[in-house]
Parts: sequence; C-alpha cells; structure tokens
Amino acid sequence: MNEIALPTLRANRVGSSREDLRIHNLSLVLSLVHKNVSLSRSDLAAQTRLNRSTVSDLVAELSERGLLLETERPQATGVGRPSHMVSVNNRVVAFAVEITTYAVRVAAVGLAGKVIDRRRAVTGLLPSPSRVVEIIAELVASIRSGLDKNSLIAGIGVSIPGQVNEQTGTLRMVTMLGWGEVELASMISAKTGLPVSLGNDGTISCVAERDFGAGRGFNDIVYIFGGAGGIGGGVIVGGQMLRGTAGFAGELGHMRISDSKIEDSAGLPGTLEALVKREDLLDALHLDDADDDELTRAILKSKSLRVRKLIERQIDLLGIAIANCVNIFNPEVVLLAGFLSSLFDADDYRLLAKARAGGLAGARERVVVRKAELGANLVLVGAAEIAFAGLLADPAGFKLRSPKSIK
Amino acid sequence: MNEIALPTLRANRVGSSREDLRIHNLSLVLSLVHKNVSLSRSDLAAQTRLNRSTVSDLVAELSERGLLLETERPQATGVGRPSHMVSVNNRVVAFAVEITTYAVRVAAVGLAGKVIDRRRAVTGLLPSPSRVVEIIAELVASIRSGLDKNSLIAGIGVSIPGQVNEQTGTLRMVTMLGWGEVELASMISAKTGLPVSLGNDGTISCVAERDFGAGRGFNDIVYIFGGAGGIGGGVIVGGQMLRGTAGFAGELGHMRISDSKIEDSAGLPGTLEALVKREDLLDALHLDDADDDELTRAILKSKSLRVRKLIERQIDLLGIAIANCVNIFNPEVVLLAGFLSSLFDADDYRLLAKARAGGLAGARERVVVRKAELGANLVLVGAAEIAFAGLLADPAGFKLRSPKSIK
DNA sequence: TCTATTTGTTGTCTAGGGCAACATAATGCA
DNA sequence: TGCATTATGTTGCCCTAGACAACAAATAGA
Repeated sequence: MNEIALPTLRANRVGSSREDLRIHNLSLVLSLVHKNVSLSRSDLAAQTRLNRSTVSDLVAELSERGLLLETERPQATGVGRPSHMVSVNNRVVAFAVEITTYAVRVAAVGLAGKVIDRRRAVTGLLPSPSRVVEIIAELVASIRSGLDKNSLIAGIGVSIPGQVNEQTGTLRMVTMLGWGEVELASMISAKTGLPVSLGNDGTISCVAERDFGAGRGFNDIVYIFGGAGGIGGGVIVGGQMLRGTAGFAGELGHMRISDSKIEDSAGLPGTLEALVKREDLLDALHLDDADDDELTRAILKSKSLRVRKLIERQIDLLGIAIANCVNIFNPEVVLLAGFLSSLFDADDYRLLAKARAGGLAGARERVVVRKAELGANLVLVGAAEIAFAGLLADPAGFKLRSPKSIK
Repeated sequence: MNEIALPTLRANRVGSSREDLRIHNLSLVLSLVHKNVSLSRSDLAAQTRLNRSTVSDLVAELSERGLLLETERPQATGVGRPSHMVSVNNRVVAFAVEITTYAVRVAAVGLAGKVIDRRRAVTGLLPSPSRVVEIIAELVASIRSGLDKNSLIAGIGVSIPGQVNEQTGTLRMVTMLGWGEVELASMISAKTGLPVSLGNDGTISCVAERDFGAGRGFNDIVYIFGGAGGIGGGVIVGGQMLRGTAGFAGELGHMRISDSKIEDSAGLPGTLEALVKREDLLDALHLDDADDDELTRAILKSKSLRVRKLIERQIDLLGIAIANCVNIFNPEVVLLAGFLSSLFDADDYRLLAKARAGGLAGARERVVVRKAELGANLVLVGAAEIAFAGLLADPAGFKLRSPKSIK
C-alpha cells in the first residue's frame, strides 16, 4: 500500500522554488520505480497523484538521462489502452563494499537491485586500513574494467562492522578490526575517483530490508541483527533511517538491560550484546562453526537441557530488548536477523510473550516480530542503496561517471 | 498527529504541485516567525533563501489572513534601509489543556507563545472521563467568552499523563486516572465545536522545550521528565517529534535497565521509572511534598548518608538510561526535567561520568546533558503547540474559528 | 549633500504542473 | 465485424508562483 523510504524531499528548513519542485518529483518517480523495479506509467500517476502528462514528462527526462527504461510493447492488463511499463536501468550501478573481519567483498549492483559482478579478497587478520583500501580499490578497478561501456556509475557504498560518522566519512572504533579513527571515505575516494558513502552494517542491512526484504511496506521498523561480532541494529522512523547527529544512532546491541557484569565487545556490561551471544549457542551445541540455518537446525534438533535453558535465557533477554524498543519507538514491525532469527525459530511463542510482557499496552498491540528476509546479499544490496541515495534524491543534479574515466 | 516546529515541507510520498510549493513556503515563513516571535523580512529572506519579493508576497498573504503583523515604523539596525519587523499575531489563539491527577488547567495561548488567560478546576480523585470533558468544556467556554472579538481560534491541544493514540485521538491506559480506552478527542470536540489534538505529556513538554526552552536550536533531542506519577519522555529526531506508528513512542521511563523485580506504574519490573522515584527521595528527606526547587535545595542541604546513597543509586541508574538513549539516538542534547534535574544538580559530575561510561565512543562524545528550562507553563505552551500544528503546516488551508461561533 | 548600502516594490519572465481535447489501443457485446 | 466503452498516451494551452532586474526608499557616514 504505502510506499516507503520515498525521498522525503529535502527535509530542510529552506524555502522551495520551482526547481526544488522538479527535483522532488523526479526523485519521487525514480525512487518509486527503483523500489518496485518496474511500474506502469499509470501506476506512477496514481501513486504520485501527479497528472498523467506530468508523469510522462518526468519519465521522459529520467529516460533521457539513462536512468529509466520504457518498454516498447506494453502488455495489456485489462480494458483500455495498455500502459507502458517503466523500469529502472540496471546499467546504472554502484559499487557495494562489505568489510568484515578477515575479508572484503565488492560487488557491482545495478539500480534494479541486481548484483552484476562480485569479487572477494581475503585480507588476513587485523589488516591496516590502507591495506584494505588498496584491496578495495583493486577489486573496484577490476570490476569496473569489466562493466558494460554504457554503464553509469553512481559511487561506492561501504558497510562497516563498527561505528561510522556518516557526515564526515570517518570511522571510529571498529573494535573487530582494531581500528581507531580512520578517514576511510576520503582514502577510498582518492584511490578510485568515486564518491564514497559509509554506513554501519546494521544500519545498512536495515535499509536493505526496508527496500527489498521483510520491511517492505513498513514505515517504522526496528531491525536487530545478531552476527559473530555482536549485535547491531538499525531503526527506520517514518520511512527514514534513524541516524542521529553524527550517524551513530541505532546501536541497539549496546542497550543495557541487566545488572550483569558480563561485558560486550565495547566493554559495556549487562547489554544485550553481552548477554545474548552466538558463541554461547555454538558452544552449548558443540558446534565449531555454522551458518544461521545450520544453527537453527541444530537448535531444533538438540535435546540437551543445557541448550534449552540457554536458549530460554537468551530469548527472555531478547524479549526484554524488543520490549524496550517497542516502548521507545512504537514501530510497526521488529525484524530479527542473523542468529537472532534462530532464536525466533527456537521458540517464537516464548519470545513474543516476553516481548509483549515488557511492552506498554498501546505500543505492543500491533507490533509484529518477524524474521528478516534477505540472505547473503543483504549487506551488499544495502551498501549499494546508500551509494544510490544521492542519485535518488536528485536525479538531475547527481553526477554519474563512466566506467572508463579513471580518476 | 501533526508536526510542530519547522515544517519539513511535507515529507510525504506524493508528488508536489505549485500549490504544495506555496503551502510549504507559507508554512515555512509562519513557522519561522512563530519560533522567533519576531523577525525582520530580510532575516526571513536570508533564512529561507527565498527572494525578497517572494518573502514580501508570503508575508503579505499571511498578514491578510490575520496571522502575522508588520510594524509600521521599522527601527534601523545599521546601514541601509531598515527592514520591517514581522511578528506573529497573538490574537490567534489555541486552548491548551492539561489534565493531571486531580485537576484540569485550561489556558488560552497566543501564537506568540503568550498565555492570555488561564483557569483551573479541581476534579477530585479519579473523575470519570465525561466529567473531565464537561469541566474542560466549561473552562474553555468561559475563557472563550472573554476573548477579544477579533481573536482567531486554532483549536484545542490536550496534554495527557498517559498513553495516547495521536492518530485517532483515543486514550489508552491512563493508569493515574484509572482510565482505559477513551475517545477523548471526539468527546471534547463534540462539546466545544473545536478541533482537538491530544498528546502525551512527555511528548508535549519535549516539543515545548525544543521550541522555546533548553532545546532551542537542536535537531536531535532526548527529553526525560520525572514527575510524581513517573518518568516520561520525548524524542526529537531530525527536528521532528518521534511518534511511532500510533504516537506511543518515546516511553523512555519504561525502558528496562535492571534485573530488579520492582515494578513501575505500568507493572513493568526493573525499568527506569520503577527504580528512580521522586517518592523515594521525598521519603528519605522526610519531606511531605515539595516542588522541584525545594527538592533540590533539600538534597543539597542534606547530610544524611542514607540520602547520599539513595541519590547515588538513582544517579547511576539515570546515567545508564541516558547512556542507552545516547547509543540508540546519538542525540545532540539530553534534557532532564522535573525531579531528574534535581538529581542533576545533586551531582552532575557523577551523572555525566556514568552516562559517558555506558555510551559508545562515537555517540557519547558530543552529547550534552542539560536541565530543561521551562517551568510551570511548559505543558500548556506545548499543548498549544500541538493545537497550532495544523495551522503552521498549512496556513492558508487551516480553518480558524471566531470566539463567538459556539459549535 | 552625496555616496554606499541595504531593503522594499513593481513589472516582467519563465518553468513546470494542471487541464482539456483528442488520439490510441485494448475489451466486450451485438 | 463493427461499434461502444474504457483506460491510457499526447499535445497545446493556461496559470501560478518564484526569480530577477530595475528602481525607489531609507539609513549611515563622509
């Protein structure tokens, strides 16, 4: 029904001129097609409530700029003249980068959300920032050289397993990598000649879920992700990513919920991340390593009382955290990803009961708790999304690059 | 329900036409003058980045509608032709209603933020909703009859010490009054013939602080209020009130931060509200009743070890809650109101240290913790703000009423 | 008094969305 | 098969609202 994450125009406090109007409407149309991959022009007119002729004009401009494609032969859906389908041009691409503890993944992702090419390189343990930047630049260059000549490059979006100042493109405290303050965005930009956007991995995954996953159609989402390194999160408020002043918002894993002295990865005691750990589950199940599906299966199969107790404890704690989020954000949906979805599968009834018990009457009623949808490509798609953000916000003003023009 | 403060244009997902443009710019100008009480036309042009002639035109339309006033004799500020001052017309009024446990306050508040008239009636303990509505209607009517004939009435804004569905104007769970689900907005509207907006008291106070108090100039605010009935809160994200799906968001007091079994007013254990209580302070200080200033003085004067310990415990818990908020919202400022500001005064150093200790590196750095500013009129001003919201959002389309036309 | 500076005012220009009329392409029924 | 119906695309014109430029007005300072 409602479309989400549509472009908020510029939610700033300056006056708007006719140009802003045009930018907004172009942005709106492009964003709508982007989210739905393909739409008819009449759908666009209906959803935007703009005049047919206006939509035609907007679509024409976006097509001219190479952002949209119109099908020649429209297929009929019912009575009346069939409408042309408009789809996003997947030749408009962004480079999505995922930095993890010991590897880097880079992908070219089309505006239609399709992964066009993907490479991966192992960085080794605790690599230096400049080494990682080098590897990223190499991977980007090699993918770039293989792109279609007509491609248009929007930029690079990078997912970071730690804190990021999104305003300045600076890293802070990536404990998993042992990095302190690093000017990552400008470093990557210098080596590639492309604009770079950074984002926290939780935030980025949340965006991906909103646009293409279990969060579609929702405007108020709490997303909690459990990975090997800890628990991250992201929050969508009124269709918009919650960023905070510097982009540090959404650290749901470091929410303190207990008097326990056990510390999380950031050294904070009694937090959700400190108490609900993937490792503990693996230990109890005598698993060395497992992906989330294997973990879920192992949990469901296990007859061990110890495992049972552990899971109940973790579920109860997760329930408390969810309740806190519900009281604070009054969201439409809470999405659980990573091993937290294994906990959901283990005993969703208990989890929901616990979450409800801690929520206030009003807020908890309509809340839906769900598993996230997107799998391995999640972060890459999300990273591409933040790279596309500028283009989507101002389709006419955003400068796209060719695959050839290096630097 | 509606937005207050600066009008973020319509952050909606439909296309914009020229009319929307006009609405936005009118809204912007009116909101700016409203926030600053008085501004010169050149200031307006500078701040909105609109053309001088456009600002003139907008101001002229708003003046014609009786919303703004222009001074005849501009006073010079420097070189150049002096600019006309534009101020908000305080004859445009809203009725602000504050419902508390045993009394109702109603005020007429001008668009300039001045309280024009104010009445109060004691309701007795646990009055029925319809009784309270009756009292409100009477107070509104009596104030209304005394208003200047040229007044323009925007509507009624009501502050509720409990949960409110702002979308539907329905109350839920006002434990302090023993009320369940009540269609309060339509009840009041039926008796007064005026549009009614409801808001949670925490939310409303937060809005008032943002617009006229310690939150001026900030876009990301966490507000925590400690009253006799418990702890409420409000959050401003990117200049906008955090509302959630149904308007239940911002219940910071019910955030669970401990394993303690002590329950808060909603029956939730281990929450901030359960553990940090005004009552406990009064008890320890052997005070029967005291306002916040008296409380602060008593705290600072007290030499009792028991009091000292209690305060330290409360401060530490409040610090944890603040840290959680900082990690979740990455705000620019955290405002403490009510008896929480007494705790701040008691030992701000300890409180800040505790809050910092629980915050993540990035988010905690620039956070400022402050006492809220506005006093007794806070809630009334805030309630008026939510009544003005519709007018500020669409100055040309909003229907104002005369004092005479009853019903 | 004259100049520089800033602001207000007026008339004109123009971009861009609305609208109506018409063209087009499908369905459905006689 | 032909014609009515319906939904969509296209075209030309209109209108509004903001920009802009030129000029007037009001101040300070020399």
